[in-house]
Amino acid sequence: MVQGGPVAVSVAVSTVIFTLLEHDGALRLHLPLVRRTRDPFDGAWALPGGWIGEGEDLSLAARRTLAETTGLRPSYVEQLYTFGRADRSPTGRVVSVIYSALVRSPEAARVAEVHNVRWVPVDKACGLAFDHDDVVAYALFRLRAKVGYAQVAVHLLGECFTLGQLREVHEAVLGRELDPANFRRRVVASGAVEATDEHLTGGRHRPPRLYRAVVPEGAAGPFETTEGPAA
Amino acid sequence: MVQGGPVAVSVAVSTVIFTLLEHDGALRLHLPLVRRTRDPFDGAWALPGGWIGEGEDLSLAARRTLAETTGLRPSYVEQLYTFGRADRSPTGRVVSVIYSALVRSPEAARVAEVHNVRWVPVDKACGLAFDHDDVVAYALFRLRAKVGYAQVAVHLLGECFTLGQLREVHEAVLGRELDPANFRRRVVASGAVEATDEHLTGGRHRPPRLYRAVVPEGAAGPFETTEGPAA
DNA sequence: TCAGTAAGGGTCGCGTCGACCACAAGGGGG
DNA sequence: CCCCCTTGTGGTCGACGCGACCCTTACTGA
Repeated sequence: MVQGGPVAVSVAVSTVIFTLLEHDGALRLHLPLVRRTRDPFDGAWALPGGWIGEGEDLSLAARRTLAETTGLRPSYVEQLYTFGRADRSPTGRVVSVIYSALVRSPEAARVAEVHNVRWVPVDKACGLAFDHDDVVAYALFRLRAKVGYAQVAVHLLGECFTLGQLREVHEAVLGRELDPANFRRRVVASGAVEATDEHLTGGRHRPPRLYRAVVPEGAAGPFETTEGPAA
Repeated sequence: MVQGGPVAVSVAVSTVIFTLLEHDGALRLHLPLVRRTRDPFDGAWALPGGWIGEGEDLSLAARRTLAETTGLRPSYVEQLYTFGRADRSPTGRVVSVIYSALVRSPEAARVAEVHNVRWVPVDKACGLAFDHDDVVAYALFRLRAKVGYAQVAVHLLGECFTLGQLREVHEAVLGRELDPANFRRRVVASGAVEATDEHLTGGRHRPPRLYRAVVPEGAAGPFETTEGPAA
């Protein structure tokens, strides 16, 4: 029953941000990394993040540090996991609350190569500072699982999109091709998108209908992953 | 680009522990609460927990504080969520990493009414200290979701059990009845249990076969929720 | 005018799962 | 001792989801 008091701990927030960028002619998942300018791991690439502020909620800290280090404003943010191994930082005890975020492609291109930030394809993101390799692997694993049962991919596109574009997003995330007809039926039946009256013209083929994402209620806090408490 | 240094934060670990106890003649989910003996919320009921120790991993801190406050040694522990609202504690900034745990019924009975601990049916656990009401609701929500796709319920039973007992557990967690035959097929097909040669005798009816849980590999770290990284 | 390609709709078959039925196997009350 | 009750265990059937595959539609560019 010995209870020591609280020990000195620094709480950091880092974010794994996914977006879609063209690479070798195909859309591929990328994430932004920032080069560290101080020890530990000076010069290494790391996930964007920073210390939480006095009187600042965790999710707000995630958005703020993201804006400060990369200038990005994500369209979707979700808490992922808290990493707290005692030896994960050589300069004292640090507990990192990791958030996962999605950024629309136009927003991502806006801040392409500034701010000491580099966009890296997910499969090239290794050798990072701290335990960030593990963090990225877990975030990718969770994102892939989530596109299977939740309509999160719409946050990687702009306001209006064709179902072909949405299918491209799913294919880039999952790393495999999907049947266009089956994909269409699944997505439309899920109610996550609604058809508009407009069609995308200017393409070389039959003009596809434009769709819009259906916002599924407010979503913050621990229940953000689904509809909320069952009871 | 203003970056302040780390602010003074206390990191606590709390655990939502579920177990099955008889209540009104039926098995129902219970969780242990401890009465607080200091401010803030002196006298109120709260989840067991405590401060993380110097050089102590988060999951170890969860198990240690659990043992110190309740004497329980859970058979399953999983990180749930990190609560960090700036105003969640009136006495300074506290970030709470919440773990969710399952305890086998015999182990739970062993420490029934000692240590200033009270077992409470999940639906009676409200009016708790801090934001623990929200924490309990979210943990229950996640547990219910998880029994649907993962075989976690075996951690609430002893080593050997009948499929009828396992079905009772699922029914208590989900709060609804399940078809015995369909349940049997689903569980057996999942490979999560293996049949033994023994049968449970002494009952009033046909003696049911005893089963044993199949341990699905080592499971620690962020990948504990599933089989591991996809790639 | 025609070829080429993507949009979008239809059908079929398989696997999963819940509802429901049938039989097995033990104890207790007549 | 027999019947019945209860629970364990297995079988069948139909609804549903989803992937594989084919077809038509509609537009562009040669």
